[in-house]
Order: sequence, then structure tokens, then C-alpha cells
Amino acid sequence: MTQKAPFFARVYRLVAQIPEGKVATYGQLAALAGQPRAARTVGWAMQGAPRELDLPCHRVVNAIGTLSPPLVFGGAGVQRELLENEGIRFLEDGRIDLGASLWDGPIAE
DNA sequence: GGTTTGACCCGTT
DNA sequence: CAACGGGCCAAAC
Repeated sequence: MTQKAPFFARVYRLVAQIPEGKVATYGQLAALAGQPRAARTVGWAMQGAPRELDLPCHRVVNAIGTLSPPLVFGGAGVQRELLENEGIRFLEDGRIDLGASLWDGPIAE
């Protein structure tokens, strides 16, 4: 496939493949993109992710299932509502139940 | 081509 | 338990 595509493009494509009711971690996306240690770069990709791509960045969470700074999504609780609306389970801690909602990864390509 | 940064991750203090 | 620091990687300046 488009292995020539820059790291960003891969991350964007992966994020775009995240189905509803599932979430992916930065480290997971980084690993799928070919750089298991590039979780930070994934976050950076999100930072520059254009809305035109319809990227469900709200489905991308950190390794423990906590959400990113709400400011990024336009307000506190916004990201959580989006996720809950898609069927994501939240724990009492305010974290996502990764055990039940973690994305299986790209089925095939 | 070196420096800075970032929506991270992990261990230690 | 909270705070701090270092490490990691890729893109932007």
C-alpha cells in the first residue's frame, strides 16, 4: 500500500478506520503506523489533523483511556459526550473501558 | 541540517 | 497520590 505515505497520512487513515463504539490509543496507532514509540508524533498528527478528513479524533485516547485536553475539542465534556453517543463505555473514574472498547485494529487492507 | 515542540509513556522522587 | 523528569519519534521552523 501507500507505504510511501508520510507518517501523518498513515495515522489519518488508521483513525478514519476506527469504527463506532471503539477507541484506539496513541501508542496503538503509532504501532500500526510502523512506529511503536511514536505516540507523541501521533498526537502531533492529530494537532494538525484537518476537519475535512472527518477524523474521529475523539476516538483516540491515551494509553490508560483518559481523554485529551478538552480545549482541543471545543469544551470540557464534549469529547466524552461524543464517545458516549457512539456507545463507548466510561468507567466511574472518568476513563474509557479499554477492555471493552479498544479497537481491534485494521481488519485488513 | 540543527533546534523546538507536541492531544504521549514510563519510571522515579 | 501528585509532581517531575527523561526518553521516544516525526514534522515544522
